[in-house]
Amino acid sequence: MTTAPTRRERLRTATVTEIKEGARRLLRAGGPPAISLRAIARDMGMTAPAIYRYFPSLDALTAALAGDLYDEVRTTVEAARDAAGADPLAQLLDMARAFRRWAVTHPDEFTLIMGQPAGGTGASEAACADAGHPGARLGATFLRQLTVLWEGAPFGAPAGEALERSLAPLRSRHGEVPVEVGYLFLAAWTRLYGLVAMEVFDHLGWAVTDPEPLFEAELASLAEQLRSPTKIP
Amino acid sequence: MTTAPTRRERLRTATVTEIKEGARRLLRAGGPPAISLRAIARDMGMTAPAIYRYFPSLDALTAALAGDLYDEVRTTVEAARDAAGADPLAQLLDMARAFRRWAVTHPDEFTLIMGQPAGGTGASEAACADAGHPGARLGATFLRQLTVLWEGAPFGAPAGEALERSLAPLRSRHGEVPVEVGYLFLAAWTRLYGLVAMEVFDHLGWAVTDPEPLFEAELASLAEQLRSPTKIP
DNA sequence: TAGCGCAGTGAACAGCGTTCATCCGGCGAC
DNA sequence: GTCGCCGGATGAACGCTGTTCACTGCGCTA
Repeated sequence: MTTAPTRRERLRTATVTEIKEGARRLLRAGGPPAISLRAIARDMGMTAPAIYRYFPSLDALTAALAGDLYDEVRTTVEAARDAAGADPLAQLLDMARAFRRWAVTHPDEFTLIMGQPAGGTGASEAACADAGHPGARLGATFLRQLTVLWEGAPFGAPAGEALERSLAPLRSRHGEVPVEVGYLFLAAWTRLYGLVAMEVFDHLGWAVTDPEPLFEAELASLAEQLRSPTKIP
Repeated sequence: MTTAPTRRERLRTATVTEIKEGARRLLRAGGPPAISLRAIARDMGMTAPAIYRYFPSLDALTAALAGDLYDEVRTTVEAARDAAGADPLAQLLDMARAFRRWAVTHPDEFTLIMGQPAGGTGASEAACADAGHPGARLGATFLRQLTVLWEGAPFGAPAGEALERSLAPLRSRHGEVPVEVGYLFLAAWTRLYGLVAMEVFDHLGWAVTDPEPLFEAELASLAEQLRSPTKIP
């Protein structure tokens, strides 16, 4: 069992959350580059070096914030799944809708976690490698739903030895995922990501008044693909 | 006719390109945040304020660089189209392959133009609005190819009055594009973007050893969709 | 040849992340 | 009860950033 936190520990975690709240306020106000240690400290009535008692660097702070945001969007997605009926496909579609809704209502937060890796140092690859990372947990939620769907009504996927071999990391890391599930997870996930990212990043405004019909059409196309047991050659 | 450029003008354009070359060198070395006026000026043996004679701000400089990069990737894509055979579908697939190849071999450049909008000020929406922008020209190249393909062998697209209405900006801006072409352009473009962006941003390394088989499988799926004249309900 | 305009400079301002020496206050040990 | 330690917090400093401003030259043109 965990012993009761001491007074010091309580104060410490309170300060940590206050720092992250300040960071998020700045994020919402001016996007990822607006997050600055000095501004956070100013809002808290502290000085910037004090934050180094809690985070080793600004990058570490934003990484921690990104972790919280991953958890938040995952919780939202899981709530949508639980609120949907018993049909796994309907659940999956509502999960996708919840993901888009969160992204559209939290554009800056989405940009922070789903935009290019912050430092450009390949940190995200290493971060997603271990299953404990919040980002990996979000992906696993979708992957699990797709697995459930496949077990109920198997769908096809393109054959190909090269494809099958390249999927090895995904399949081994999440406990013997079938090839069809692995492929369709990545296909659906990249498709969802592209659609939502282009909407949030304003790369769609020139073509479309409201992206929602396009999103729903894509969702219908995806559902069609998941319903058909035909193997795509 | 245009008169011959004076000596001043020649020097000026030479300096402008030298500045942009320096910016691109920094971009390749450390990603978008590594671009700094002072570093560029240092490399050129100048002082930072001198650059303000050529660009009103750092944002304007990066925007100009982004324009060049858009032109570069568009030229690459067009070259791939011209190098492919006469089959419009084969041409389109090779265009997509060329796009991915450019992105993978120029990750920092791709990040600059396709990542989140630079200033977060919705600049990209306004930029893509007019057809003269390099980014819009890149999109138009793909849109044109899809139009050619459709005129040769019409493909279906999901019906829906809401979808049709939301596509109005795209269809009016590019001269009476059919609804099917408009929808499938956006569907294919967001799909291609999502796949390539996730690869470049290192969001795929945990799942796949080599993203190319996945890319080829997605390309085959897209080709299948473009070949079938069936209307998706 | 005189003057206008443009390229370029150096200093300065405000802000940033980060490091360092220093100080204070609460907690545990003797 | 007092001492010492350790964690929280500070202010100063370094080096970097974008940007502005007054100022100096040089080249072209009239």
